[in-house]
Amino acid sequence: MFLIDFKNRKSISDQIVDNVKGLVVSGVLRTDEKMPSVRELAEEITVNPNTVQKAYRILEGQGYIYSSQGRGTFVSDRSQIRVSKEDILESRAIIKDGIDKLYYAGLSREETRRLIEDVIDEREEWT
Amino acid sequence: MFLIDFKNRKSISDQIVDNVKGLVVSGVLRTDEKMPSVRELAEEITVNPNTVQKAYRILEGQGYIYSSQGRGTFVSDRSQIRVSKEDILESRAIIKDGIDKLYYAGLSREETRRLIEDVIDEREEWT
Amino acid sequence: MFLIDFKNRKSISDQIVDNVKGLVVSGVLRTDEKMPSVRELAEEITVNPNTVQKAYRILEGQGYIYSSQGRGTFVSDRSQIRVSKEDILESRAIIKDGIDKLYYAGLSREETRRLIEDVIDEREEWT
Amino acid sequence: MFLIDFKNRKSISDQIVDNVKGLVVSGVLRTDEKMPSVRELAEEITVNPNTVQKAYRILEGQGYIYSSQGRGTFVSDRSQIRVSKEDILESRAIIKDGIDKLYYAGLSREETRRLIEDVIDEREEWT
DNA sequence: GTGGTCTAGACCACT
DNA sequence: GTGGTCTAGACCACA
Repeated sequence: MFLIDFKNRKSISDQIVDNVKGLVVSGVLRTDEKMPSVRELAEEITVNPNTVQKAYRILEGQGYIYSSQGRGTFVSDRSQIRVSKEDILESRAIIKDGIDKLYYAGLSREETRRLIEDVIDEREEWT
Repeated sequence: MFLIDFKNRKSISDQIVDNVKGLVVSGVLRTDEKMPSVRELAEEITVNPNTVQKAYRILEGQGYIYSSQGRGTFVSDRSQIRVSKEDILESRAIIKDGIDKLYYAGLSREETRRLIEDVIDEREEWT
Repeated sequence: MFLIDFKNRKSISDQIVDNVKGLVVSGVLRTDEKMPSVRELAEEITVNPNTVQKAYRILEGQGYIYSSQGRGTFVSDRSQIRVSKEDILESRAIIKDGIDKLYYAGLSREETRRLIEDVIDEREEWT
Repeated sequence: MFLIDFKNRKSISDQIVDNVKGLVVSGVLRTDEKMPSVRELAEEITVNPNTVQKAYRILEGQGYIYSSQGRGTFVSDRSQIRVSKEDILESRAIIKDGIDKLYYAGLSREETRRLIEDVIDEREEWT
C-alpha cells in the first residue's frame, strides 16, 4: 500500500495518516472500498498494530474512512472529509516554518520560490 | 530580544534557535556583537538556563554564533554559517509536508500557490 | 559496550560520542542494529540518562545513528556519516597542538615522528 | 608579539603559554631577555591582565621564564625547562585523540600519515 | 561574571 | 517500553 520511513522524524502514525489521506483524496482508494484490517496493514508495513489502530481512529475522526462493526473499515466519500480552519492554519504554519528555515540558510526569495514551485509541480494529481 | 510561545508545538529551544538565526541572518545582530549571556537570556524569556544553553550549542554548531571561555557568546560572521545539502532538503521536506496537508484538505493548486505567496510576502527583510 | 574514564579531561558525553563513533566506523556495530536505549546505556556505564541522551543527539546530528519515535535508536549506514572540512581541520588543529607541545618539550623531529608512528600502529582496525 | 584567537576553544591563558613557549624554544626570545610586563602584554593582545598573570605563573613554574622582584620577568636558559614524563604522555594523548577523530571521519591510515607529515613539515625551526 | 557539564527528577508523545 | 524536552540545582574552569 505504501512504505514507512523509519528514519523519518515524522511519527509512524502520522505517516500512515498522511499516506492514507493522499490515497483517498487522489482517488486511488475508491469510495466504499474496503481498507485492509488493522492487523493486515500492520503486518504489511511492519509496524505495531496499536500504531495502525491509532492512525485509523484519526482518519475516521476526520471523515476519510468509516468503520462498520464486524465488517471492517471502508473509504468514505470525499464529501465526508472534515477540514477545519485550524487545519489550514496549521498547514500554513508548517509551510512558514519551512520557508523561514530556507531564509535562515541564506536562500534568496527567488531561490525559495523556485524550490517551492518544484515541490508543487511534483504533485501530478492536482486539480 | 524575542518572545517564546509556550503553547507552540515547536520546542522552546527550537524557538530560541530559529529566532536567533533570524536576527543574525537579517543583520539585526551584527558580527562579533556580544549575545546576551545564557543566564541573562534565560531570565529575559523566563526559561531555564539549560534550555538557552542547549539552543546556544546548536547555534554554535551551525556557525551562527561562537563562544569564548569566560568571556561570553558572540555573533559569527555570516560567512561562517554552515548549511548542508541535508539542511535544505529537510526544509524542503517540511514545506512538502505542509503542501501535502493542504492537498489532503482539498485546496486547489491555485489556492495553495496564493497561500504560499502570502507567506513569502510576509517576510519583509528578504532580498 | 565500553567504559567511561571519570578522571579523563574529556567530558563524559564526548567519551560516549567517540566510543560509539569508533564502534560504528570499525563495523562492530552494524547498520540498522539497535543501539542500547538511553536508559540502558546510562545504567551500564553508570551515568545519568541525560548525559547519554546528549551524546546520542550529537551522534545523530553527525549521522552515525538515527532514532525512531518510541522504537529506539539505531546505527546508520556509514554512508550517512557527515564529515565537514571543518571537522578535518579541527582534528588537524588538535594534532598540531600535540606536536607543538612535543616541540616545546624539546623533542626532535625524529623522536616526534617515532612517537606518532607508534600511536598510528596502535590502531589495528585500520585499513 | 603574537595574536590571540578569541574564537579558538583553547583558553586564552593556554594560548599565551604555548605561544611564549614556542618563542622561547625556537630562540626568538633569547636567554635573559626581558619579557613585556603583565600589563604591557595584556594591553598588546587585548586581554585581561589576570589572564596574562596566570600564564606567566605557569611559564615560570615550568622553567621557561623567571621573574626577579622589582625588575621584571626574563627568559630562562633553555636548560632550565622542566619537562616531565606526564607532559609527554599528555601530548601523546592529545595526538592520539586527533588521530582517532580522523579515523572516525573515515580517513585511511595513509591519508592520516600524509596529513600529519604536513603538520610536521610546517615547523621549519625544527632540529 | 562567563560558558560547560552533570545529576536528579519530572513530564510528554509515540509504540 | 522508547526518545525528547524541560526544570532545578550544583560544580567546574576561565576571565
